[in-house]
Amino acid sequence: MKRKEDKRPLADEIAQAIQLGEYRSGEWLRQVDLEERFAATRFDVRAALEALVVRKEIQHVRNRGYKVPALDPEMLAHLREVRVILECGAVPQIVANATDEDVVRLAELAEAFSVAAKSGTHLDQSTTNREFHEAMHALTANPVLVETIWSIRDRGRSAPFTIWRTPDTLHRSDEDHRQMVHCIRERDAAGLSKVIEDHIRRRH
Amino acid sequence: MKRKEDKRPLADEIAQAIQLGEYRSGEWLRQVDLEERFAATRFDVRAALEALVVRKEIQHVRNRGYKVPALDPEMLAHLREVRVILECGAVPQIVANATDEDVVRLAELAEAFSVAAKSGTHLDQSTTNREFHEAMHALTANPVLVETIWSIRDRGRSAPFTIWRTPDTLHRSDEDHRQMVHCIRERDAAGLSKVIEDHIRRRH
DNA sequence: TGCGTAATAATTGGCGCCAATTTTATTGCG
DNA sequence: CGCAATAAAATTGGCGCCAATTATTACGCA
Repeated sequence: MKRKEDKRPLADEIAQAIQLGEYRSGEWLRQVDLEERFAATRFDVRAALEALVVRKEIQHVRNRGYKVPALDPEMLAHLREVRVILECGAVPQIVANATDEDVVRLAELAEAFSVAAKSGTHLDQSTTNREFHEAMHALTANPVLVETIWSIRDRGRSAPFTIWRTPDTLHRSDEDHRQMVHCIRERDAAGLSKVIEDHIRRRH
Repeated sequence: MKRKEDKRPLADEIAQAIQLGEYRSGEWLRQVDLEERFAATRFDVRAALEALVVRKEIQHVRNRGYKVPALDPEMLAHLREVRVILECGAVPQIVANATDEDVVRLAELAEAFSVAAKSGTHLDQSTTNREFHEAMHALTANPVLVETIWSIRDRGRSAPFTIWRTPDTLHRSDEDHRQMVHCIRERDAAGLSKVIEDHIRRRH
């Protein structure tokens, strides 16, 4: 069996499955299961799992295997705090760098999320949300900052399945995205920081 | 040959060797060499190298091996910028959390660095510097923030061999540490942020 | 002497294998 | 029926191996 010669590293595929709630907190990831599911060799699976351990997205227990860590409230609070620092730290550069075209593009991406929020699948919502934030963070023109932000977000599993349990939370995220676009359009750094911080700190 | 049953993961040992300038930018890390040097099996070496790739501390080139990345000025600037965001973002919690005992401890660690700066080895300087900063960041009581800070610092190889090329730069770092302790003692968040930012942005 | 080609040596990549460990099932006893 | 012990099954961990690839050396020719 040969792994589809494609696109993303296996580690990212597994990570996405975790993000989408296909593996729950505390759940063990069996190598043999992953081999089947992802059409991968054991060697590939093991390498991917090790990478995810380094990224702290999963945990390894010797002789027992790998599992999706339970995210206790304290860890979540730590992750949120670091997100606030990073994402608010990114604001000056986002506001300074955004062109009119960028703002138009962001508005389109916010709209795409809005559509997905109303009538899309969980995957749609996750994808459009990610695309919106990726485009926004890319405005910093600092790839290290972008990947650091995502490394923290991914660890906290900031994805629909864990967050958007109700239409209300979806709606709030939709509204927050619009606010973010508005603040960027107006070059309002303080306003953008506030929206982002509130967005991150909000209890879902 | 069995690896000394000990202390730190091999990846960290290799990382430190890189930090200390034992491998230069652009240099290839030969698996067979590392096996010898670190008394490790090939399996262990390969796992360690892969971990360092995930951590972006080294780069992998297929069929050719692993190498220490050259840090171009642009990448260094990105890393510095993220360090500023993170380390200045840590300031409010450092200042809020530090007890009198903490301040005394930090002053001792700053003094240890001062001694190493005057008459210690590069390793002494690296170790005492790291200990000082570790103690300071630990005051945030946010392990995620601490490890994120270090992941960025380590990528930028913020270590003596690459930074402290002259007694003058060592002296400045010594002075900066004292200033940091002073600001913490006085609960001067703005002052501490400034010292840290200047410290990071300084061209060495 | 310099260049190109072929041969040889060295290194990397990933596979298969099996020992070690853990989990599950079975059996026997009170 | 519940528990403990044993056996069997499943899973993990790391080793050895060799094919594939790259680097180096040797050779021949102009």
